[in-house]
This record gives sequence, structure tokens and C-alpha cells, in this order.
Amino acid sequence: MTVRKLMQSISVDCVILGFDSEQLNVILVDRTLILPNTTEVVFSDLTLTGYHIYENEDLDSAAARIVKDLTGLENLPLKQFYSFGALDRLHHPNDQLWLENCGDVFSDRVVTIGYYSLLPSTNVNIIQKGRNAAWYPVTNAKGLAYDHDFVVEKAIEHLRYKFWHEPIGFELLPVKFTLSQMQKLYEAILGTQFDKRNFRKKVSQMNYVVPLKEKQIGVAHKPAQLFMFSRDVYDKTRKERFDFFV
Amino acid sequence: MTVRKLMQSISVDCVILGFDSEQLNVILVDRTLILPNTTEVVFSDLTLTGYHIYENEDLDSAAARIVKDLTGLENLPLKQFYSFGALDRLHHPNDQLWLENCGDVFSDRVVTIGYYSLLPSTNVNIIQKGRNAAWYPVTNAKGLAYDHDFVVEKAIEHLRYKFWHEPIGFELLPVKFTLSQMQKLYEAILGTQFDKRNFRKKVSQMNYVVPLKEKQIGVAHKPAQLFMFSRDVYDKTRKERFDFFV
DNA sequence: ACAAAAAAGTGTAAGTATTACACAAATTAT
DNA sequence: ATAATTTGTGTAATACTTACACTTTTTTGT
Repeated sequence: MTVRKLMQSISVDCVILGFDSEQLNVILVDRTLILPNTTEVVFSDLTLTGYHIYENEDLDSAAARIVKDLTGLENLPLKQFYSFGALDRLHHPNDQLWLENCGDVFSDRVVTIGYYSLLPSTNVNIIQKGRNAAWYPVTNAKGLAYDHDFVVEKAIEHLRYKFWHEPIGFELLPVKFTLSQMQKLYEAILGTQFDKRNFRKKVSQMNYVVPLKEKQIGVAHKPAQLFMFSRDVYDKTRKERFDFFV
Repeated sequence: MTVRKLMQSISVDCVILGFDSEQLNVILVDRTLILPNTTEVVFSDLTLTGYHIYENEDLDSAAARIVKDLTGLENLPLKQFYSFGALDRLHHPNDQLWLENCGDVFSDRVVTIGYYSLLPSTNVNIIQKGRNAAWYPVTNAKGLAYDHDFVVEKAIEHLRYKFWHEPIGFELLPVKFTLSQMQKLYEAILGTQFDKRNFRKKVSQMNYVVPLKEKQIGVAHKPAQLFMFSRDVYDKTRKERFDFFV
């Protein structure tokens, strides 16, 4: 076992986003402070999956390690999106109490590198370890620890920007999806409504969205055709930019 | 004078880009190591404008302060674009020699927050202070100190991405510019050639590119009409996205 | 004064993409 | 069988993109 020394001024926070065919969700971790030798709950709130980095790991590895430690999830496509270093980002009284009681001594200000990851939030098995991690609707993710409200906001702003300009949404859909699911996703992220016929016309130009010979099963209405995203076709045919709806 | 304590594991590096109607340029700072008590030049190379941050300044302020200290330039529109934390980013022998001789003790690995700024590289007055700062063509900016080759590469990749998707190039042009200058800029950054008539058709849709009642003077050919960018019109009329050439 | 050089400025036709709009078809549950 | 639900489809008007070449305006050199 190698010795791992914390860098006490640098952390990584991960905004793990999921879509459940209705809304965007984010994985948050319970932060309940119980004073030692008592059972008194001093406060209880939620944080992003985040932790300090070690001296012998790079940023991407730190992000992957932190997510694995807190949720059990591995091999997520984590992408760095922004770094946060406001002087007061740890200065809320609860944050101070928490840091005083967690056993390590941190510098007054910690710069955090923000990462995000996208995945379908259904069928994702979060492994509980000590501190509970769970999905929460993004719209309810307010009053988070530290500056994590702001970090989530920036992540979603980043995501929305990318959505307008390239087809990144497929990671948020199941492997086999219907065009209605895809449309709902775009509408949820971009906050717009699209006409069904025009949306489909647009999608039919994306030849990396390939129709399967399968239909939905177990739905109480006409079953929809299933599609999948072909990274292969995508890499080969996509243009420098992505024209989406204006 | 307030006491300023360095955070020895976090720095900011700024990629200050300029365009001179021909090519992209970047401001680099001379790093010549002369051993104390001798005049022997151990090595001499170039770095981005960068330095460690202080404990009592946030990231944006650090970036502005560093640029001012090294170049005299103030009020640049500095934007954060990516952070770098590879374990070996300071491990080149020259980097080690430099750090050993600069008087401070730094941690083995320093995470740096990358910022960029765009400006016309003509008429920019770089104030020399001790270490020389100057413009260099981006294409020649190879073999830089630390991992700065990579930082510059990432900055330009980021810039190119944004250029395809929104009209950010105006900061790289003089306040009054011709359509040919604008076209050259787009061609330089995007690495494409555009048809003059089609380019102008496209620009005429951007009603925030406003024609002036002035023409170029002092050129040895038919003088071109001058245009300027109106942030006012831009903020009011621009759509969520920017259709540029596919 | 004139010619040469240099870059500015301009139009059209064919093809492609976008928009707005409404109803029939397939399936399950009762 | 019927109701409920969601899928799936076409057209016409407008706007945008593409490919393509010559004339105009100005300065410089003779």
C-alpha cells in the first residue's frame, strides 16, 4: 500500500447527472455532523461527491477515485468543466463545523476542480458506504454544502451550452431509446419545446442515430421503435459543428 | 500593505492571445536561469504569464494580478478555460533547476488554472519588468517551460470550439475593422477558407456587426468600408446559438 | 496623365434546412 | 368492442447555404 498524502488546498467535486425520462437528477452525499461521544445531530445537509486530491494522483484519477469511494460507480466518463476558488467558499458556519470535526487540517480556502458525468439515472446501482449517496432531482438540489449550489449551476450551464452545439446527450439515455425519450431529454436540458415532426426530421439527418429492428415492449399504447447511438458512425461522419434548433 | 502568503500548490497560467491580421500570437515571458554569483546562463526558455496564487485572492484576481505584474496590461477580459494537474508537469530538469533556484519551496506537483484572453496584438504596450515579456507567433511557441506547450494547445482548442459556436472573435480585431480582416481572422482560427461573397452574406445577418460611415485610409488599393461590433445590439438580438459555416 | 497593381465589392440559381401545422395507426386496459 | 394513450407521418412557404467571376475604386510608378 502506497502512502497517500492529501493536498490540503485542492479538491475535486463531481456533478454526476442522470436523466430518468422526466427530469435531470444529480447524485448527492449526505453530510450529517454528529459530535463525537454524543448522538446529537448538529446539522444535516448534502454535498456533491468530492474530496481532496492526493499528492500522487492527477486530477482525472482523483475524480474517478472519489466517485468510486462515495458511490461505488466505476468507469464513468468524467469531464472537467470549471474550477472554483472563491475566498469564502468554505466559510458557512456549517462548513466550518464540519471541517473542524473531520480530523484533518485544511487551508482556509480550498480550490476545487469541477468534473461532471452523464448517465441514465435508472438502473444505476449506488453502493452505500457510511455516508449515503443518492439521486436527487436537480431542481431540488438547493442549500447544498460549501458552494455546491453554484458548482451545480455552472455544471448545468456548461452542459446546456454543449447540448446546443454537439450531440452529447446520448450518455443520458438508455442504450436503446425511443425518439420521444430523446426529444424529452433535449426539451428538459434546453428548456424548450420542439415540434415532434420537425424534431424527427432533424434526427433523421443524424445518421449516427440508427434505427433498430426492435420495438418497445410492455407499454400500454402503440410501442415505439427503438434507436441506438453509433459512436462509430458518429466519429466518421459528424461535421465540425452540430446544427441544432435555433 | 497586507501580508500575502503563497499557496504553494496552486498557480494560474494565462494564455494571452493576439491577432495581427496575419496570425495568432501569444505573450510569452523569458525564463533565463543565471546562477547566483556567476554570469553563467544555465538555460533560457519561455513560459506563459503565470505564477502562484496568494491565499487571500480568488482565481480571477490572481490571473489579473499576474498578467499585470508580468506585462503591465490591465483590465484584460481573462476567462478560465481548464485546469492542469499532471503529476509530472514540473519534472523537466530545467523546471527543477528553476524551481530550486527561485527561493520558494513548492510542492512536488502544482495544479495550475488556465486562463485566456483575446486582444488585437498590434498597439498593445507590454511593459518590461525584469523578465521580458513579448509577442510570439503561436506556431513558433514550442518547447515552452513546464507543460505550457500543452496549456497553449488546450487554450487554442477551446478558442476554436467557441469560435465555431458563437461570435467571440471581435476582441481579436481592432475596434474598427474591415470584413476582409474579419474573414482572415476566422480563417486563421478555424483553419478553413471561406468564399468572400458567402462570408459577407453571413456577416450581413449579424446585425451587431454595424457598418460605419468611414473607410480605410493609407492603403495602396481601394479602401474598404469599416465596421464595428456593437455589444449592445449583440446582447439584445443574438440567438442562443450561432450558426457559422459548416 | 496613364497604366498597372491590389484589394473591395457585388448577384444569381440550385439545393438544402427550417418552420408551422393535424390526423390516422397501433397497442393495451377495461 | 371501446376508450385511452402514444406513435408516426407530409406538405407548402420561407430562409439559409453553396458554388461561382467580374467590375470598381484606389494608390503607385512611369
